Amino acid sequence: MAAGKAFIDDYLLYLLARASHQASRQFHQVIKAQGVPVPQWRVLATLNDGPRTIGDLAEITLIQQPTLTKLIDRMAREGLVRRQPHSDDGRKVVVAIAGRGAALVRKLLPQAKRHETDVLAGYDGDEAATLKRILRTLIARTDES
Amino acid sequence: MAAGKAFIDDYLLYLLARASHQASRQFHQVIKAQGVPVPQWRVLATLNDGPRTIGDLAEITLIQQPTLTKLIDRMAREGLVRRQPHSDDGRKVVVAIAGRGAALVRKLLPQAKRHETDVLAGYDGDEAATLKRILRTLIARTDES
DNA sequence: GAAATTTATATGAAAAGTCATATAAATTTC
DNA sequence: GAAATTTATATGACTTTTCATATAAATTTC
Repeated sequence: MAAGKAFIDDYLLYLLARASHQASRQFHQVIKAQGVPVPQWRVLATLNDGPRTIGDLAEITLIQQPTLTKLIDRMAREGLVRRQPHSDDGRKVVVAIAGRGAALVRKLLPQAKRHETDVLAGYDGDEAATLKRILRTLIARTDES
Repeated sequence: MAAGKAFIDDYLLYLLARASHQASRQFHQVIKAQGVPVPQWRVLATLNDGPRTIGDLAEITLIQQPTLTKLIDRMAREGLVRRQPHSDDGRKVVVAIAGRGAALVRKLLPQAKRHETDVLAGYDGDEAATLKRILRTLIARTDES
């Protein structure tokens, strides 16, 4: 039972989940205090770089497709995003950021960048770069596309 | 809009979330195929190292307390865990792994270890250790206890 | 040591997420 | 080029999560 350390203390998946969770916590509190749920922030931050189909958006935001469809319903109702028909594939639905959404991102993006700077402040530049590099490698290697 | 790369592609919080998500995906599919939801796996893996109070368990598993209370309700009904009174604090509730839960962990833990080995296979030992070390640093630094 | 405050867990109503599958448009097969 | 298959999104029933707060036990304050 207590022979050595607990399993999870050295378990990569747990370290990743915990690091992700804790690193995000403060910023998530900040945006929630401004009335923005985390999944909505993810959608807005993604769409700020351009419109996306529902499928691509789901893949990028790590949200399941039916969940995202319903999230987009709500966000569209609030004027944060809008749905557009896809030019040459009638099955696809393109989601674009809308007025209120763009305004929100303009407000939140600088806060996100500031928060990231704070989180990375403790590392020297090398270590921050190493972390990002290894994470990218891991992402590429575990990609299933 | 498309000046340089998309914001999220270099955003630490996104890299962490995505790395965590993707690294876990395969294993999560494996346990779900065996009828075990991810939060239940987390609870079981944690309790395998010993009983915990609801509060500690919530903190460790990254699950919110009311969510965990209800999860423990269900798991207790299924004979996976059991609630015990705390010896010297009447407010606390201690959760311990129960028969069916222990059996499940015995089955899943080796699968988790094997999966971790697979995920880390691409790295040389140094890089794997570096990743874990940096993640631990990040966790320690963003801890709010 | 009683009252006030804090801490730990539970609860209920509302919101969000999930799973299987429906719908409908594209693509492939023959 | 019609039928069969695949792909993209939506939907509905169900489950889980969330938020605010209730309950109850401990601790602190005076």
